[in-house]
Amino acid sequence: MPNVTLKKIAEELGISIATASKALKGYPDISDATKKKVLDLSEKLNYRPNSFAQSLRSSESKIIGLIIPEITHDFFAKVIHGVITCAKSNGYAVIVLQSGDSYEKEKEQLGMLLDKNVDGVLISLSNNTKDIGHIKEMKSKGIPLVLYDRIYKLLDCSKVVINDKKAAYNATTHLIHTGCKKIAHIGGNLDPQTTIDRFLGYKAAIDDSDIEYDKSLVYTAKNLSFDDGYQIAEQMIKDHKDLDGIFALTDTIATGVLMKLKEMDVQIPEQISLIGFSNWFLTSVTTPKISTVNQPGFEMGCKAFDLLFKEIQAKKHGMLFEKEIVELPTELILRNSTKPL
Amino acid sequence: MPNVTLKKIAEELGISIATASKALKGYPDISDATKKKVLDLSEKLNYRPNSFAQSLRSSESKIIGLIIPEITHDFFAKVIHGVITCAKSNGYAVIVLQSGDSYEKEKEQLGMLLDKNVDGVLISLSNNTKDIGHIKEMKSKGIPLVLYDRIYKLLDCSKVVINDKKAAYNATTHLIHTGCKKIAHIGGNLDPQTTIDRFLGYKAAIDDSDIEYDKSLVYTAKNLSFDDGYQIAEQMIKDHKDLDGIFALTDTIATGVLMKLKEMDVQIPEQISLIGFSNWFLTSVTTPKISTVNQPGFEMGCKAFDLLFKEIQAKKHGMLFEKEIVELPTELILRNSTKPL
DNA sequence: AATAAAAACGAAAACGTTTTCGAATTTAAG
DNA sequence: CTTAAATTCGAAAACGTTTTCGTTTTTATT
Repeated sequence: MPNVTLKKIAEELGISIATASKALKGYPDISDATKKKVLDLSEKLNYRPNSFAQSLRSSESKIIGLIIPEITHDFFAKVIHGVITCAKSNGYAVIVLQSGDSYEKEKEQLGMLLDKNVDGVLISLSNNTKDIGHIKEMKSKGIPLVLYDRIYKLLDCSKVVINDKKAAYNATTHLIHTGCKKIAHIGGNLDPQTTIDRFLGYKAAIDDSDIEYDKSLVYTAKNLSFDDGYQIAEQMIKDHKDLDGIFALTDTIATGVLMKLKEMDVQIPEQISLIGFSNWFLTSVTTPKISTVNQPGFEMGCKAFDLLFKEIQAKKHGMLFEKEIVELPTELILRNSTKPL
Repeated sequence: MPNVTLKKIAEELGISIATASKALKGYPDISDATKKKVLDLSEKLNYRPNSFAQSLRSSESKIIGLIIPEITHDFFAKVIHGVITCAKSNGYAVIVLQSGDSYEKEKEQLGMLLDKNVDGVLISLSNNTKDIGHIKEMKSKGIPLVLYDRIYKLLDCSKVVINDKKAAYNATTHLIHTGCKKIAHIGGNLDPQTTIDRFLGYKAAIDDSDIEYDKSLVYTAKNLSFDDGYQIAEQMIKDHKDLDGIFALTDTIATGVLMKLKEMDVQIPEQISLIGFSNWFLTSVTTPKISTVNQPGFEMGCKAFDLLFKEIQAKKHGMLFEKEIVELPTELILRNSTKPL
C-alpha cells in the first residue's frame, strides 16, 4: 500500500508533477479544466501531501514545542489546554515536554525540540533553572521563543505573565482588612521570579499597613507541595501562638496547611485565615473552601501561542518582530477560609 | 545564519557527502582517521541532522500522537505524563491532542496526525464516539494504534485497560460488607465501555448479595461532572429516604455528591457511605476523605507507549505483531467516606 | 613484479514537494 | 496571414539525508 503522491496523480492524468502541484495550489497559470481534473482525482485517491517533503522544502514543521514543569498541576494542565486549542485552530501541532522542574531535563528537552525542527517554543522555566544559557542558545539560532508564567525578567523575548506581586499584595491586604494582625507567608526558594514577586507583594502589603514586618513569619516550602504545607503548618503554630493569617504561595501548600490545621482543631477562618494561589479546583471542595487567587491558565496558554505565532509569521516574512510582554489579570476568589469584610 | 549540513562538513574536509554521512553513522568502510576528522568537525560546528530530510528518506517521524479526552482531568494528566516519559526515553516526541469528548474533533485530530505523519497513535475514545470508522481507517493505512482506558472491545488492536467491572464489583461489595443495604449507582450514558463495565460490576455485586437489584437506584450523570453529582445527590435523597450507600462512576461526581450531602447535613459515612473512582488527589483533601478506586494513570501511559513502540518496531522490520491486551491492577483505597469493616 | 584480496571512498539515485524559468501552444492584433 | 501577446504547461533544481554499488587505492600473496 504505497502512499499516493503527486507523481502518481500526474502519471494517471498524463501531466507533469509540476502541473499537478500547481493545480492543487491554485496557481493562475493552470487552466481550469486541468485544475478540476487534478482536484477530482486527488480527492478520489484521498491525496495527502507528504509533510516531510513539504517541511524539507519550506523549512517549516508547523509544530511547536511546549515545555511544562509539571503536567499534573491543575494550572499547567489548563495552560496546555489553551496552547493546544489555539495552536490547532492555526494549523499547528504541539509537542508537549515536561521538565519535572529539573534544569538538566529542561536543557535536554530543548535539544530534542531543536532536533525536531519545531517552528517555535513555549517555555515556563523550571524552579531550578538559574542559568539560561540554553534559552539564549535557542534564540541565537533564530528560533522564536516565548516565556510564560515562570519567566526570566532579563531575557529579551515575549512573555505572558500575571502580576504576581500585585496579586499577592491584594491577597495579603485582604487578610489585613479582615482583621489579621499576624500574617505568615509560606514561600519557596528564591527562584523563579513568581516566587520572589509573591513574597514581595506580601511584604509590600505588610509594609503599607500598621503591622510590623516580621522575618520569622516567612517560611520556605522546599517542594511547594501538600506535605510541605502540612509540616510547616505545625511549625508555624509552635513558633507563633497568636498567628491569625497565612498567605501560601500555592494552593497545594494551602491545602496541606488546611488539613493540618483542622487536625489540630484550629478554627478556620475564626482563628486563622488562609489564602492560597492559583485557584485549583481542589480548593473549592475542601471544608472550608479555600480563598485563593485565580490564575488564568487557559488564557495564558492562548496568549502565549498567539505571541509565538506572530513571531513565527514575522520571521517567515522577514519582518522584524516587536516583542511583547502581556500581563493577564488575576482575581481574588473569596471563599470560606477568610473572614468576611 | 544558514544551518550546518553534511555538505558543509564534506566541503570543509575535502571529502564527499556520502563519506561524511557514513563516518557519522559509523560505517565500517570508512577509515578511523576520516571518522575522527568528521566527528571532530561536526562536533565543533554543532551539527544536527535535518530531521525533515531524515524523515523523508526513512518515512519515520519519531513522533507519536496522543489523543486525550480531557487534559484537565487528573487521571488523563497522569497518562500524558507516563506517555511522554516513556516516549522520551525511547527517542520519541509526543504530539498531544484533545478531543474534548467530541466525536467530530476526535476524527479531525486523527486527520491532523495523519498529516503530520506520526509513527503511531495512542487514543482513548471520546465519550460520544459510537462509530469507529475513523479508527479503522487509520489502521487500514497501516498506522500502529493502541487504545487505552476508553476502548472499543471489538476493535482488533492492542489495548491497555483496567478491569472496570471487577473494580466496581469490589467497591460495591465493600459497601455491602460494611453493612449498606440500599446502594445507589451514579453512572453515565452507555458509552464508552468503561461506563458499562462499572455499572455491570455494581450490578453483579448486588446480584451476588442478599440485596435485591433495584433499577430506580441507578442514576445517570450526563457530563460526569461535579455539578451532576451535586444535583443528583439531592434527587437521590428525595427518591430513597433509606439510602445508605453510593458508588459513583468518577471522583468528580463523588465530590459533588459529598458537597451536597454535607450541605444537607447527611452524616458520611454513618448515614450514607460513598465510593468514587480514579483516586484523584482531590478525594484525599475533602472532609471526610473519599474512598475510591485507584486507577494507575502513569503506568497506563507507559504501558500504552510500550505496546505502540513494539508495534512500530515490528512494522519497521516487516515482522508480524502480536496484538496484546494488557490489564493493569486497580486498588480499593479505603478512606473516611466508608465505614470500617 | 604481477595478481588477488581487502580497504576506503564517491557518484548517484531516491524520498516528495515547490517554484523558477523557459518552451510550447493558443488567442488577439495588425 | 504574419507577428505579438497571452495562456498553459513542463524540465529541472533544490531542500538534506541515506545507501547501493561501483571505482579507486592500498595491502597481502604468490
